[in-house]
Amino acid sequence: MSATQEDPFVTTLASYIFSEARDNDGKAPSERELAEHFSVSRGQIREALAMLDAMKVIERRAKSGIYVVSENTGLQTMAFRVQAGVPLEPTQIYEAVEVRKIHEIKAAELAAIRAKPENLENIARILEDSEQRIQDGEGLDALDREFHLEIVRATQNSLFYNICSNFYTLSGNRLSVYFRDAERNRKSHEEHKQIFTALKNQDPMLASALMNAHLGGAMSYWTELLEGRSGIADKAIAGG
Amino acid sequence: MSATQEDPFVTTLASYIFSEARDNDGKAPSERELAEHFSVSRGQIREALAMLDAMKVIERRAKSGIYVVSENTGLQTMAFRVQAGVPLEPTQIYEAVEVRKIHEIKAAELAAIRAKPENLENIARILEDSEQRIQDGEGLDALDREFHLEIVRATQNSLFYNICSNFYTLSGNRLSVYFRDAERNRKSHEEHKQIFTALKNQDPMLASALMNAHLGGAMSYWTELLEGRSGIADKAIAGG
DNA sequence: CGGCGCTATCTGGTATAACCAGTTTGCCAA
DNA sequence: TTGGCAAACTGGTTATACCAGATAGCGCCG
Repeated sequence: MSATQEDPFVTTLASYIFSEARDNDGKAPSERELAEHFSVSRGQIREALAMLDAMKVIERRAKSGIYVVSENTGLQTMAFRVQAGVPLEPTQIYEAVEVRKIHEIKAAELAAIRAKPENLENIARILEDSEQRIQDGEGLDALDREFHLEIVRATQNSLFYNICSNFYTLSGNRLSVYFRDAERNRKSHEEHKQIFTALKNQDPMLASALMNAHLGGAMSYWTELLEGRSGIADKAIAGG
Repeated sequence: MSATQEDPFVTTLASYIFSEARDNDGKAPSERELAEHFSVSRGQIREALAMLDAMKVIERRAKSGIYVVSENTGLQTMAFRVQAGVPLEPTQIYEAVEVRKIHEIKAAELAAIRAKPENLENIARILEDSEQRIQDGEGLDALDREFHLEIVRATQNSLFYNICSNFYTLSGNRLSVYFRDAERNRKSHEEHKQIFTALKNQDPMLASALMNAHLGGAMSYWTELLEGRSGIADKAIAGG
């Protein structure tokens, strides 16, 4: 989802549709109502709805109405929902964290084998920047994102990178409830440095193990939160 | 991509745009030309283009024109391109195979822990059906797809499932160049049965190892094909 | 009073026509 | 050959109108 990041209207429309549909059986206002509400032509509404349709965010039933899709139809849709202000279910977050963990543990392993000098340079620079900001935490979220994504980029698999980058739309909004105080920031930073060392030493097993530990906190957080629920929470994934 | 699977026009339009743009600097015909060519109103064209835009298949530059996006912007876009008849680059296929492998090796591990009786029943049924069709190979592709997806479903992670299912749009078109003759079909089937046994025995390490071996063929095929090229081909992923 | 059926209304789907303002193209003059 | 201007073109947007299926409300009938 990204045509949307550049097209704020689609996000705005989705946000409005979600809020209206919530109290109306999942049914959105009609195209004509939406057009009037946003003071645009019906054509513009239909175009935006077509995008939301393509993203599987809504469903249009001929001559009946517009309905929001409730299923978890994929990463991009999920990222879009978050962007539009739709709260995620704990289970959805848990699933996303698990998938992210699967990806990044493997990414660390591959990066240790394939990272190019420029990748390592980028990571080194990110770590230096982070060092300066541990105390106040200003901009640390963005740097954390950069650190993790640069590792994925180092796998030299552009498809893999594109898939993984989708997670950070979520991450910036709902998944980063950790690393709040300076102490946690420091701990996270130390782990980042260890991972970086493993990458430099071209040690795939160590890199993936360290990444596994690094991401473990998020996982156990949700495991605790969902404990007792039916589902997957009580059977967290083993180390990567 | 799936709004598209139900909306053949968008696929048709994309296919036409790709073919026209190929010899024109990546630039598609104008909206008015497209409307005339397909004998529909400009509004319909614009709606379809909005979808393709949302899927990052095309890019619309105001007052300039419509251009096809060439980057590998994600699984869904890739699946859509294949559907629209755009040939993939060997590197793109290799990347997709690698990502698929990453996913499914982990899926096998998780499935061994979390599979429900119904999942195992489904897999057993799929294997029975496959047994009947090894000789002629009729419908074996679909059953292979079902087998692999049921394992992902058994992880009880719906997001994971949705991500993985995107691969099979590709798989059915370009990635299944193996398993041609009865001998290969038999070998694949035997491997499937071994994986199933590991799942039944709740042995995550064995299940993932077997899946790794099972998917290894595809990987080495592309490794050979891309040998010597710059990139990732010479550094295939280690076992899962 | 309750259930059935028809009709008026609403909804998405589609087409036509027009205007706007940047972009692009191509011609003409210097 | 080159510079600049004007015409043609392009996507962006609006307004209006009609279609046919879905829907809901009302009235009739049992």
